[in-house]
Amino acid sequence: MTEVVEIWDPCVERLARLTGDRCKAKTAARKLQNLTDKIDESELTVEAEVFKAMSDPFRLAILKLLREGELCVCEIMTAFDKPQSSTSHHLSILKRAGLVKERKDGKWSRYRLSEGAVIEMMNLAGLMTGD
Amino acid sequence: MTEVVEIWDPCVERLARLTGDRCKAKTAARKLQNLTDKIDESELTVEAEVFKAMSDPFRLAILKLLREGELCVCEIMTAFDKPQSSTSHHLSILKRAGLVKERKDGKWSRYRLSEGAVIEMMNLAGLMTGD
DNA sequence: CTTATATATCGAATAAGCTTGATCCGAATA
DNA sequence: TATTCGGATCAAGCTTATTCGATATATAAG
Repeated sequence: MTEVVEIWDPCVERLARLTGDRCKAKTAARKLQNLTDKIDESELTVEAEVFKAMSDPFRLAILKLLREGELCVCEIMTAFDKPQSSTSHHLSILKRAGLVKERKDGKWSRYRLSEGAVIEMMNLAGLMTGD
Repeated sequence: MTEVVEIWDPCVERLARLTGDRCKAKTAARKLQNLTDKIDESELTVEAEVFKAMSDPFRLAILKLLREGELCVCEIMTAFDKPQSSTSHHLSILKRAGLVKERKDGKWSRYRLSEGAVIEMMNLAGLMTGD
């Protein structure tokens, strides 16, 4: 009896114990495998960076402030009464994530939202609370 | 000389030095003040929690996996080959943020996306990269 | 009632993030 | 060229997150 091991990963072992049925387990495992294979690793990283940039209350406030138009670092730090280094740092994070765009204007750096999608995402996040 | 101080906050001082014109500075400051006043602090906190929950690659992967339907902790940890404690912990974070819902079923805890908006947010985040 | 299994929670170690003063850079101005 | 001012970067201290083994809880099965 040369028990043919068709088990292609530990996943099936686990699911087999779950369902008690090795055949069903294989099907379930294959389905899970298909789903996880569809998840692109680099896409995951990029999207996580976007969400991380939006996960800080101060940065979120900056984005909301920029809904009305372009502002320089000086105005933003003044509006929120925050140190310049802190404001600049958070703006660089937002910029790196692609959420804001920078425009140099003499000695000023003026920032604006890069996409309307940013506002849309904030609106959607607000919907998540009540449910 | 009882110099009437109409300056209602340090904001104007700063903007006055920026523009050189105290009158314009007051207007600008008032405008900024109006904008910042519109930003609700508690709304900010809630939205930040949602984004923070979505800012981890593993949690994002879980959300993507759940697009296809309900899964138990055991299946999720198996799909990604992650420890049970870690998987359970991340699911609790997603649940607390309102992104997933839990359904107890015997000794299983089955999780599903709570809103279609979750998928929409991930799609929007993906758009942010190229621009 | 004991055992096995699915999940949740705890705890300690490690890593990452935030804050802010200090410093550096670059553009405008005298 | 020296100075000033907006902004970026650095560095230290502090807080928070992530990870994962160990333990607790709870449900089901024997």
